[in-house]
Amino acid sequence: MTSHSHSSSGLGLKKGAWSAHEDMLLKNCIEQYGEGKWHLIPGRTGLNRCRKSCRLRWLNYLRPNIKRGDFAEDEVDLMLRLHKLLGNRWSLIAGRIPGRTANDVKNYWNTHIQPRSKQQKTESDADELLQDAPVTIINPQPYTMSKTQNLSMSDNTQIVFNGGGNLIRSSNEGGNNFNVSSVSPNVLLDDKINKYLDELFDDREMEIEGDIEWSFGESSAAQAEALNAADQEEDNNGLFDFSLDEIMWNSMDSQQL
DNA sequence: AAAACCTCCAACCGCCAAGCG
DNA sequence: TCGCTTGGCGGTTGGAGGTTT
Repeated sequence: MTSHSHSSSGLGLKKGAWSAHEDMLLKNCIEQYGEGKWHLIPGRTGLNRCRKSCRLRWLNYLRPNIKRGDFAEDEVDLMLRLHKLLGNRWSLIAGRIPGRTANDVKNYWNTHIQPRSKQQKTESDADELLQDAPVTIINPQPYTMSKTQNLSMSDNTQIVFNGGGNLIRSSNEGGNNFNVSSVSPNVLLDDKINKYLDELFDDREMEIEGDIEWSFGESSAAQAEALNAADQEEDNNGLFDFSLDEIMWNSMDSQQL
């Protein structure tokens, strides 16, 4: 153990499972003072716990509206899609699955999804999982949409990040414009991602269900140009016909399961 | 019945970034 | 600019409970 400020080792602070009494003290404190100011919690409650332990207990267990029990089919489906988009960014993923915490999502992924994909990979060089549902983890790295980009999305939309960091899009039927030409490395901006995901998964989730695929591959500039040209012929009444000006994507490393 | 093994999840660890003086 | 504190995150682990032998 290092001398990190949050460390409880060597300070006589309690570790391990929380008792019902401790839960009650923490809950009462947060109901009275609100979330945040975690460093004040031990003093206010008398709990012999470090601030981080208090925060974690609240966020993962005591917070209202936390859903417990098995993940429903639609939750797993949503998790898979979000993981394709965001990679192991559990807090972002959890933020899109009501009632689930980042820890829940991470645990579920590590105990259910990941072993399955590993097993399938072992059993078949062709990796059947990837064929059935193209799994591409887009690990966020800084990317920035250009100022002129306009993103909208239709059914049967395929979004492709090429090896050079360019984001292009293909659509095989009439839909909505998605004139994304390029992205370039820049700054993390999660709230922009959340804004996009709000549109993507909340407002029109039914339209996307089963139709959107994320893939990663090499795409030439010509291909991107062709796709953009095709977009010009499509109408503009997009499901996601909002500007993504200034949207900055986190890193987009590609990593297959 | 009990030992061995397995599963899963709550909690911890270590790191990072933001804020502040 | 620097160092410290704090909040937050993802990775990892310990152990309780369930299952198998």
